[in-house]
Order: sequence, then structure tokens, then C-alpha cells
Amino acid sequence: MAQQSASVQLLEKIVSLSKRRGFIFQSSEIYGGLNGCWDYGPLGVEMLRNVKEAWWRAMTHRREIEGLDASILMHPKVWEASGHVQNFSDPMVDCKSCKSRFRVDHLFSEMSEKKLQAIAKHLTVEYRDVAKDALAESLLQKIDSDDALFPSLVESELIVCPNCGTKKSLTSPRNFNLMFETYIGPIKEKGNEVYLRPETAQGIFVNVLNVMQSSRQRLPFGIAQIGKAFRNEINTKNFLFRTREFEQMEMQYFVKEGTDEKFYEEWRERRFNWWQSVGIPKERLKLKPHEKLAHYAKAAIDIEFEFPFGFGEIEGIHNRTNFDLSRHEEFSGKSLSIHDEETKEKKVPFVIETSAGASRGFMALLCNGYEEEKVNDEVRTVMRLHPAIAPVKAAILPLVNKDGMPEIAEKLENDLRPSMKTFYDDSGAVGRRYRRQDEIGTPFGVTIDSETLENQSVTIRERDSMQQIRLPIDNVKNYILEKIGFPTS
RNA sequence: GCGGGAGUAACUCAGUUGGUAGAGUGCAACCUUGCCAAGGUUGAUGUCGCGGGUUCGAAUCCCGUCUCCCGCUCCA
Repeated sequence: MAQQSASVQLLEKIVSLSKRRGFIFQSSEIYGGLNGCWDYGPLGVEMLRNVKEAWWRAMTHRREIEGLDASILMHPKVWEASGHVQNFSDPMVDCKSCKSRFRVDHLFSEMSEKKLQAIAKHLTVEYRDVAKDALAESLLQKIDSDDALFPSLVESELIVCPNCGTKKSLTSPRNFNLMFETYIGPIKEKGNEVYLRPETAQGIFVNVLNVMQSSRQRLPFGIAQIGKAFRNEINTKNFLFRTREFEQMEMQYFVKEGTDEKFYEEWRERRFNWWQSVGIPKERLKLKPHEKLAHYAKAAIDIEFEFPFGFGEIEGIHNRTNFDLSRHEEFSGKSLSIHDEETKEKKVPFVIETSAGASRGFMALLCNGYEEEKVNDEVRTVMRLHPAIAPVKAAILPLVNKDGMPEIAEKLENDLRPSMKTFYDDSGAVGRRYRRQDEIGTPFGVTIDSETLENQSVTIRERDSMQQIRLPIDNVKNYILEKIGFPTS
């Protein structure tokens, strides 16, 4: 319990720091905020761009992976083919007595066989020689066909609240659609509804032939995309972790059937290593296989990070088989099969998906970097970000504001600025300025002092160790550039 | 959606029986200063989450609502 409250405090500290220093602000704050929506401030947007850039390079600086940026709005048929129209909409009922809420399908799947048979009898559904799961499924379909049926079950007390047992207390099923809906054109009417995409993957699937032909790729090859997706979740939670609008970094890797398992394992390892390459220690990461697979997947595993509130998913690697492309073939009537030169066959490729959360990754890196350490009996707050991820790369600090130091410092900053994000600070004691930079994760402080005036050398102070070295001022740029490069792996 | 906690300056928080707000940190200016947040002087910043109500008078009492955190529920 004490441990839990410490973790709550930690998250709150990170939220305050994010606001105070300009990483994250609440959306529409002056109007009281909007549930689960957050804005990236000046430092946040720099850092987020760095996260995405690191991912983009790791993905697309490869021979066999191409980039794409698909539209957020897509043809409504896409979401029928993908299964989202059917699977993203869950009928739910509430208990008026104990206020619990249940998914209707869960209600049935947890019933005894005998109970299901009694209900089948009531609904005149054939139940003899029908397996339990199949029976639950056909009952659900029957109920779906007529809105009066579920209330009649409640009225006849065949269904009671599974939580409190109260009779006649369940409401009629209501649909909770997790997709955001809007309209094409200015008039809201049936027939012009479209959805904000609930995942970026489908934009890749529907473009697979366009990409393949224009880039002259052949199997195996991948398509990478970074973009926003939207899910109308019932609840938001945990700062940036569960939000209704979020950004994904997805790569779909198209392979021949039969090689899918090999590539699944390969990408799982590669992605697990990537998170380490941007600064997260292995001990705070976990690979967690899915116990229950989604309708499209043959195998699925999550990469989880140890957030203050516990381990949470930051990326999923899925073997989506040929489900999506086959469905798009079926719904669009267009062939998405690919000709295999070796076997002279046309087949729908299998897909290995790596789907990482940009927003979640950002939050993971903030949580991972945040540290309070004792230095000379004082607490130093330091954000240990990988230099490539840090929003500001170098702070330029004239030791004092005279003797020509500001002029040299400004000249140095002008020299560095085209190649990196810098920050100039000449106010107060230099120690204080270092600490301000520690808090936002700036990896290097460059100080111009009296020795600079004599021999054109400066001090470079490193964030994590607080160690200082002296360097000729002309070497500063190369020294820092070498350290802030994006990881290659 | 249910239950619990919270919302006062940029941040962390005080604010007495109802009498229209303070501290620390931070921020700005000037001076001082010479390498790890601690010198001096001065200064700015408040829809007390928002909207109603009670009252001569509301940060304080009542109602509604929004947001955040925690626990359920949910998370193909």
C-alpha cells in the first residue's frame, strides 16, 4: 500500500514536471480540460519527434521497408472488411440495482449449459446436440435480431444480474461503438458516415499493391507508417497511457506463408532490442504473450514497460496471417495476391505486424528517465533520456555575463543551432542552470569561462555523471554531434 | 458507467466560526557572483476548476457540472 502510494506520487511528479517545463499540457485547459486528451508542449513535441524519428530510421533505413502516410478517413467498407464494425461494437447492459455493467456476450459465455438451454427454449432456438459455445453464439445472434427479446428474458427472470442476483434489474442492451464516427460533407445523414481510423494498419493493407509496384519490392517486404488513431474508449486512464486519440508507429511485414513464424520471431527480437537501444533497460521491459488471440491473429505478444502503475503495453507484435488481405480481396473484389516466381503461384501474403505506441513510448521514456538522486545532501532531479531522444541537446552557458563571454557563447550557439536544438541561458549561478537542464534531460552543458578567453577552450558538462571535460571550442560541434546520433541497429 | 479522493499563482501547498487570498519554489529586471539549484534589491502573475443557489457578504455552506488520481468495469 505504501509502495503503491509512492508510485502514484511518482506519476504525479512526472505530470507536474511535464506541465511546468512544457512537455505535456492538458487539452483545452482553460475550458476545464477534455477527458483523456493531452497536448505536447515545446519540449514534448521535440521529444516526440525524436522518438518517431528514431523509429522511422530503424524501420525505413532498410532496403526492404518503405514508408507510407495514409489518410485517417477511409472508405467505410474498410472497417467492415477489417472486422472493426462487428467487433468494435459491444452491446452492454447495466444492472439498475448494483450499477454493474456487463457485455452481453460475456453474460452468455459465463452461463451454465442448462441455463443456456432454458433460454434457447424460451427463444425457440434449437439446442439439442449443440455445443455450449455454439449455443451461446446462436442465442446472441437471435437476440441481436429483435430488440424485444432480451427484455423478455429479463422479464421472465431467465437472466438476472450475475453480480447481485437482483431480478428484473438489467436494462436493454445498448451499443458501445468504439469507433469515432463522423460525416463526409456538411450534412449529417445516413449513407455518408465515415470513421476516424481505430488503427493505422488498414491504410497499409489497402495500399499494399500500390507500394509494392511503385517501389519494385518483392516478398518479404514491409511498409512503415506513423499516424494518429482514435478509439472511443469507455474510460481513459493513467496520463498518456490510455487516451482516445493516440499515435501509432506501425510496420506491416509481408511474407510468404510458411515463413511467417520465422519472421514473427525475428521482429519480436528486433523490436525488443529497439526499445533498449533508445534507453530502456531490459529489466524494465517484459515480453507478454497473449492468452486470448484477436480474430485476425495466429500469434501475438506484447512488449510491456514497467510504468509507475505497473507493466503496460507499449508495442504489440502480431502474426496477422493473411486475414486482412483476404478480407479486403473479398470485400473489394480486387485481387491482393502476389505472384511467386519460384512456385509460379499467386497467393495472398501473410503479415507480421509490429505496432508500437508513439504516445505510450514517449511516456515510457519519460517515466524511465525520471530520477531523483542525492547530490551533496540535496535532491537532483534528472531526466536520463537517450541523447538522441532528449528535446534539447546542448545548453550554452556563459559563466558570467561580462568580459566578452556572452559574445563567444552566442557565436557558439549560432554555430551549433543549424545541427541541433540548443538552449541559451545566462541567468543566475551556473550550477542552477545545469540543474534546470538536468530536469529536462539536456545531455550536455557547454560553459564559456575565463579560460575560454585565453585559449579558446570550453567546459562540457555531461548530464548523468556531472563530469566535465575541456575541449577546444572548434571541436564542440563534432563532439556533441557524435553523441546525439540516432541509434542504429 | 459505479464508488472513493482531489481541484486556490507556472509548480507544491496554507487559508480559522462565511468578512472578496497567502507562503515556499519558480519567473522578470537590476546589482552581486566565478563550475553544480541556497547573495541582495525590486517587481509581475489569481475566472479560488466552471455554472447556479443561500446570504448584507462565499475559496469556505448547498446543488449541478467538468477535469485529474485511485479502485471496480472496460481495453477486438
